[in-house]
Amino acid sequence: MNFNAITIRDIAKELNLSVSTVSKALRDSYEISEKTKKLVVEYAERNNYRPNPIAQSLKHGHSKSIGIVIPTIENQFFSQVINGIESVAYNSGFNVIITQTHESYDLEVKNVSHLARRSIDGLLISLSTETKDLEHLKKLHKQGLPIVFFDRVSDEIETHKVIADNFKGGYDATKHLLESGYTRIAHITSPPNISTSKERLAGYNQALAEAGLQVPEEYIKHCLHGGRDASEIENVLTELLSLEKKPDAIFTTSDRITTTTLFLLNKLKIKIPNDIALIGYTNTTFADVLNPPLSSVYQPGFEMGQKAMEMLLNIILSKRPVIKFETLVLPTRLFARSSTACKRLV
Amino acid sequence: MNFNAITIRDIAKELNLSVSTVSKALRDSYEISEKTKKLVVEYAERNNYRPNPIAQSLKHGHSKSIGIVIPTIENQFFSQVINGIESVAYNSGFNVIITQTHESYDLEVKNVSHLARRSIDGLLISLSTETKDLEHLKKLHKQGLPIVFFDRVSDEIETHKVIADNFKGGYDATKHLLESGYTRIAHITSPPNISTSKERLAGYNQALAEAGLQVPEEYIKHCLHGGRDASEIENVLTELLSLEKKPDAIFTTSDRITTTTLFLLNKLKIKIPNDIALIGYTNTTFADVLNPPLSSVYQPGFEMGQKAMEMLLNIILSKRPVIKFETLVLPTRLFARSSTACKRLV
DNA sequence: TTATATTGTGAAACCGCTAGCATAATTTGG
DNA sequence: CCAAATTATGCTAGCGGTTTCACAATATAA
Repeated sequence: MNFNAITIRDIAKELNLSVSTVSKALRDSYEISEKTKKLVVEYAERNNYRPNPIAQSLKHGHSKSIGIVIPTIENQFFSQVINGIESVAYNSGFNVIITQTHESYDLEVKNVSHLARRSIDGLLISLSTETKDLEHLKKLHKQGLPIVFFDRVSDEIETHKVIADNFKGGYDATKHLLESGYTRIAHITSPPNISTSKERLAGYNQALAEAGLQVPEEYIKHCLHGGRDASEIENVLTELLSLEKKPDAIFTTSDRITTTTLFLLNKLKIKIPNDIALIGYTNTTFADVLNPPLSSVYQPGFEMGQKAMEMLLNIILSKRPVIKFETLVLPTRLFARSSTACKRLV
Repeated sequence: MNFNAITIRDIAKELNLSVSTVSKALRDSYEISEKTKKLVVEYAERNNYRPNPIAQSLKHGHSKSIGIVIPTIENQFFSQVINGIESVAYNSGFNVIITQTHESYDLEVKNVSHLARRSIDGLLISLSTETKDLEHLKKLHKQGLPIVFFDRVSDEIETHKVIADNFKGGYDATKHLLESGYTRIAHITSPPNISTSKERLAGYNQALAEAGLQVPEEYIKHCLHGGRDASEIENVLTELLSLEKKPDAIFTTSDRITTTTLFLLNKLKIKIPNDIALIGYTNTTFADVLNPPLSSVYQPGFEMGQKAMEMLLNIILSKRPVIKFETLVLPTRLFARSSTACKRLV
């Protein structure tokens, strides 16, 4: 790794000093004379000496790196979150190790344990759709690993959390459809065990209830893997379309589900919004150039990443154990585009 | 970091053995009796002992982690590359540290030096658009850091490289436009210093030459930051559109440039392909649902990542210095969609 | 029974860096 | 001019593993 890199010993030998003197000189200790410091520092610079971080980590017991566990990097929302995390981590001298679960519980467990073994100083995680059991995290949390949840959180572990206002997101999207004249509103979402689905569903229900509407149960569809495979979505969509009382609008959650639904509707030559209106969660920058331009709920991914990292730093850097935890809720934004244009009354 | 984790010493004390015996038992050394091994291993498992990787790294001089430097994670192509890298790295027990340059030379230098200090065992890099000077990499390479380039490579450093067939990609796209009846084909691309631009441009030129066509110089536009800011693209597009002899087709490179161009053309209410046809490099899964469905050159991102990582492992794991290097060229795929439908003869 | 081979265990050095403390060198005060 | 105080430097232990080598214990052969 460090390829014949120069060590503190080399410097000591070369300059006829002891290792400790060199070390202290490099760290600008008050114990060392200015003259010696200058000598050492200049020699070090000339030979571009770099302290071995591994040795440093071993010495003072932290690695200056944090782990990130997310479903997948390919999702624009999550890559924006990562950008946010990175921007803060970078400024604080922290390294970031990213791992993906691809929505698999097993992979999540593996990644988490892998990271823990890599001696990370803290963990930032958004749960996979499959995750129901939190033991793998609880154990580490008990052992003292600082953890911050973002987006897909759990209340089984008490720590800082950052989420978007999922209830309001679901409520706003549904209300927007209602206001545009749609009443038979279906909902395609991720499994009910993950926090975001639950909250968005609650918002959806609330909006319907306020409008005095009740939709059949078959209107609510969960994709077990959050739409990881297109077939998941194809199946639920087929079900929806073969209902006696076909929905006139669909509200989808998550980038994957949203764009795949759009794709499938197009493929089936179903006109949007004339046959079926569509609004969905997405953070893609393409929403405007889709066919048709897609109404969407946008989540502040970058900010979420920043906040999560700040909270994690707060725990890591705290001298005494943190016992008061906070759940930060970030606002979402609704963009109305033509995929939910007002219903044409026939 | 390792939070009161159990060490080999704890086990030794508890079992009345020496540290070395425990260590050897855990590593299944032939020197240790089966009885003792069993005792130690079981105790370790019961108390879920995990060797401290930092200590291990310090000991045998490698960190089992590799660094990745890419322009940006948000680009679908690069996130697919990462997935490919990860899939191979994971199976070989390697960790992956991802950093982004956001197309900035300064950030690239910083990230590379940061990674080098983190004692990575190898580096996978795709250069930023701004990078012209390779000193930061040459130095490390000379010091013995295994490096593999992918996508945006340089021939100033002799090592393994993986690229897509950029010449053919550019050639095919241009030829496709020609065959669809377009003749005034403009080209919006990244700065001429990066390898991919050069090669795609060469392919474009070749196709035009073969057709006996010559386009004005003003048809070729370089975005200094690869379209990092929409304004870059807006500017060159305005220039193209205000030309006396307006182009009837545009061939774009890179996800960012392609989708932004599409967005801007839509915004300007320029009909695609009637007013101007568009074909571009992109790895987005949305190409089909864009407005209009977008003809594109697709690059095998995942495979590129896999191959790059395999090559890196090849260098890292090699007992003797590697001196024969290879440049692997992966084929691209052209998808013809309606954005390049045959020109209607007026 | 004694010498020799075999096997299991432990002491200690080491990876590179840090930090407390001892010691040497220098300055200051009486 | 010597003792005390100050300042600069070096010794050493330790972070948590791994590994070489010495040694003790046991088995085998003569």
